[in-house]
Amino acid sequence: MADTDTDAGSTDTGGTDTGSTDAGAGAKTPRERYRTQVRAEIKERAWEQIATAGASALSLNAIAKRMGMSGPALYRYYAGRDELITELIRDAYRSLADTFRAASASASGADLAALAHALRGWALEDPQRYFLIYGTPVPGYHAPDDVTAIASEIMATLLDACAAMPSGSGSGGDSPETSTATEFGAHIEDLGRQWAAGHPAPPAALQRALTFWTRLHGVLSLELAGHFTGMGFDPALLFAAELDDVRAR
Amino acid sequence: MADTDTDAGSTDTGGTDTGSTDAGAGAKTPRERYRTQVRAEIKERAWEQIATAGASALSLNAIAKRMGMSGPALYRYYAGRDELITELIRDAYRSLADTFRAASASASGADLAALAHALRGWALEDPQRYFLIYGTPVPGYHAPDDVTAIASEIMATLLDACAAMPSGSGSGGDSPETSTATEFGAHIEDLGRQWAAGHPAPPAALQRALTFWTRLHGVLSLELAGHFTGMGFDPALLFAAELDDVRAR
DNA sequence: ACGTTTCAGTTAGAGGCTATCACTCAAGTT
DNA sequence: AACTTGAGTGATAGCCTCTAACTGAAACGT
Repeated sequence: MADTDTDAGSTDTGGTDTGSTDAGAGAKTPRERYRTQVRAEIKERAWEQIATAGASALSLNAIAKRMGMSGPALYRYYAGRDELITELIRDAYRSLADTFRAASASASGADLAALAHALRGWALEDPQRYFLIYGTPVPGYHAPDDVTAIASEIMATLLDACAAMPSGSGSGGDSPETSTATEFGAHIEDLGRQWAAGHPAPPAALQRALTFWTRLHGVLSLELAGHFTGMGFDPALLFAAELDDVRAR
Repeated sequence: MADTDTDAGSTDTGGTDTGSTDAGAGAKTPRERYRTQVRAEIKERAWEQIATAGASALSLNAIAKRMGMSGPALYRYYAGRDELITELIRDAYRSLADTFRAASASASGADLAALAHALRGWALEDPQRYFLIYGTPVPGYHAPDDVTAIASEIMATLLDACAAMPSGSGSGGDSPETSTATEFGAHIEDLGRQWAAGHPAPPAALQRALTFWTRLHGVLSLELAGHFTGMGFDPALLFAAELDDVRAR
């Protein structure tokens, strides 16, 4: 379902038919089966290529040749390079969202450590996939709405975990700035009413989610980009330290 | 015979000085003057192109046309696209190093806030330049030694600022984990002897420099990549909050 | 002042890429 | 059996990087 037939270009035909038959849920015509199968293989090859040479080196032509067919054939399946990359981005977000959700569910209650561990594992599993989401943005590009929807799904999972946490948990006593003592805390509280619509998370949770995100991304992205090589320390420990700091906030 | 080949690049070239002729310091032959001038203009156009379309869209051909000459002419000045990009990366690092050093010098003593402010200003000035350094890495690419040398120069400036800081400054009393209480702190202290050779910075300073780097990069890179758009809060305040947190560590 | 060398810039071209078009031909449909 | 759909093809245009052979002018040595 939801295939929506990309090839619009010529031969519209869109017409559609009127009722023809099946339309049921699972059953597909053999051609549809074949089509989705080929689309899947294209993406598979694309991921291989991205993992080894980066997204900028992704070539439809090379994929086609590796699949035994000739260049333009791929345009039956994807309108162009951009559409394929967008689909890969979508899949990457989807994969991260699922990983996150699974980690959140498996952990008793909601544990930031579980989320962080899942995030790091997911990133190390395929660094280029991480960079497809969080790497250098292409100036012109704007992700379609459904992709940003998945992004907020990820954020929602994180927010839930933060909201389900004892507010000032950490280190027994009082950290000097627990909630709205900081300027940023006040700022967050200000727009707490208008933002986070749909998310019943208190401002403190939002703030913690934000620092979780930015700090772990900071360590992770520099690690994956190799900026720590030659320094001799273990990035995993730095990651863990940042995680602890966020949890004990 | 044999005129070409041996192309340009081999070795030096870039060098600004190294007068082939005797001539002492500044004087260059007119051809050398012209050469460096053209090289500079090429880089100028390249920066324009990168700022608007990103590094992956950089085209030697387009640059040449915009300069009124025809494609292959540029290969007299740069051995290829990769060499040009490497030079741009070098310049970006150089620019950041200078900005950092200037901020460090102008501020009385060494102020992390001054460094942070300089960093953020530098990044916002040309986001694509920031991403050229800290963005998605190209799997095959490895920066030449002189570039990584500039990178450690930047780190050295940061380390100096951290070392010149009162160790447990922050919030009057005692933050729960001041120095080696954390696992990572101990880890850093472990290799403090072997690493940081040449930098007389104590482990605590190194640790602070690391968190300065990763946290501010975390906020900055997500902001520049547009991942905060639609959330309604002011990234500058989040940046400032993270800075404060690092300083009061 | 006159060769000689050096080098910027040119055109031509190989090879790769994205993408479009017209076409074939087999698989599904009626 | 006739018809319709669509997967795959080759040809083509236009962009790119980069190489090769050549032209012509500026710089240099004597």
